[in-house]
Amino acid sequence: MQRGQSARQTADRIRDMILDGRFEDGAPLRQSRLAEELGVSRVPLREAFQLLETEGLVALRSNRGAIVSLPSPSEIEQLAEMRAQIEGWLAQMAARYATEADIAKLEAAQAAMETCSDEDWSRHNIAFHEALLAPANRPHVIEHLRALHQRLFQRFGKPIISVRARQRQLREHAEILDCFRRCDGEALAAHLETHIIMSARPAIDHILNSRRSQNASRSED
Amino acid sequence: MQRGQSARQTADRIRDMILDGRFEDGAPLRQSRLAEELGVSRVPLREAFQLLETEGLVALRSNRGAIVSLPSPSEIEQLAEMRAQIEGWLAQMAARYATEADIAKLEAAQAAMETCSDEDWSRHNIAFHEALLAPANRPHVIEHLRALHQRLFQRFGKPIISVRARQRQLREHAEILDCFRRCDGEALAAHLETHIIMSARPAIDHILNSRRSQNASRSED
DNA sequence: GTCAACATTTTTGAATTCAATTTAGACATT
DNA sequence: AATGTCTAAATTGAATTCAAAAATGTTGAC
Repeated sequence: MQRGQSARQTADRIRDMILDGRFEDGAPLRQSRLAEELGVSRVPLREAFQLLETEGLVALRSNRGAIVSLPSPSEIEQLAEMRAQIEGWLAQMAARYATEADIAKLEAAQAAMETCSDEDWSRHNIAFHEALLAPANRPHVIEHLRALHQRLFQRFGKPIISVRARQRQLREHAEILDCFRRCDGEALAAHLETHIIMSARPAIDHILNSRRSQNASRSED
Repeated sequence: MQRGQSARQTADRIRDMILDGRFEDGAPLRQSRLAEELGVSRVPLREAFQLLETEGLVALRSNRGAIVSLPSPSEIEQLAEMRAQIEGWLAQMAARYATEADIAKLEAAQAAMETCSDEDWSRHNIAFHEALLAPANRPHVIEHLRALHQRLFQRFGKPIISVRARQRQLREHAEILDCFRRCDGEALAAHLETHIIMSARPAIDHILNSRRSQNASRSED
């Protein structure tokens, strides 16, 4: 690992570990143990903790270290609702301003999703949504949405994207794209909003499942 | 300073220094100098930098340290627009669900603003907005809005709240409150949105002014 | 046998120290 | 004089070290 970004990279690795379900909710993150395992000292590790705390993935208690803090189902639900509102608003604006070239890009993004591999699905999905919103010309809002998405949805359901779910999402995207072309703002926002709220389900279920297994293993003690 | 939260407190102090206009945009934040001035070592200082970077107030370049990175006018503008959308949506929902008690609290918050001192204005203003949105029962969204507000609007125009501006904001709040009571969602959202977008002006002007003075002092060299 | 007070161990928080990278300045070359 | 290179200083990034706080275990009193 090259010098100069180990805090960032360490945060990435810990985030992956948490979202992979390696720790259960509330588990303490021991500094010496993690530092040794990741091959860094405790200083950049603690910098990584600071980053993860602002993402809400760990909680820091004074003199008592860091514990894993998975987002609650209600948090995911509420922030997904919020994201749906923001994207609905932006998409309406985008549809008004979109040029032919913008629509062509959007269609290309949709086509790419139809044929891409499972590994690339999430990336292409993000690309579609950003292509949808780009014509609104609000790069800072899109940047904000990107952070929100990464924080809440990115990783959770990644390995378990079923063929069925893929097809449903493709259908929804096609519907959204159609509204966008027709410049039907109302329908566009409505479809996009339900699409986004639905897309939060896997993450919520993942949390609920991990809680269930946690309770189960606890009652075995 | 008690042990165990110096990163957080150090970040608060640096944030104040930046928003007070003590550094100009792009100025380097030297670690040894700042650490000595604030009376902490460089380790918690660097942890504070990490926090401020996620807020967008400083930028970290690998092996080249931290520089001040004031939000651009367009960033403030776009995120204010976004906040307006979110609050508009939440307020409509809140108006539907609000009880008599909720409305009473809101009226109390408005009354408090009419008589409070200039120092308390910002705090009461936040309280009013949160009372407006609370009946929607979306605490995590409100938490998100609070962070956004702190990051973009809180400090900038604080000392220069004119009597005129106070009276205008009070009028707008009264109008919003009236729509809320009548449960007129459309008008409520519209008034709230323009109110929020207007309220971003002082922060934008502050940035523009600091840029102007920066250019002026630079051309004097 | 249980609970509380004390000592020990563990773990964290922060200062210090060390190494690597960048920046600047001097010198040589054209 | 301008440009490029090399060396030295400054500055950062991260490991180590030290001190304070919390957790744990032990002993003793009741």
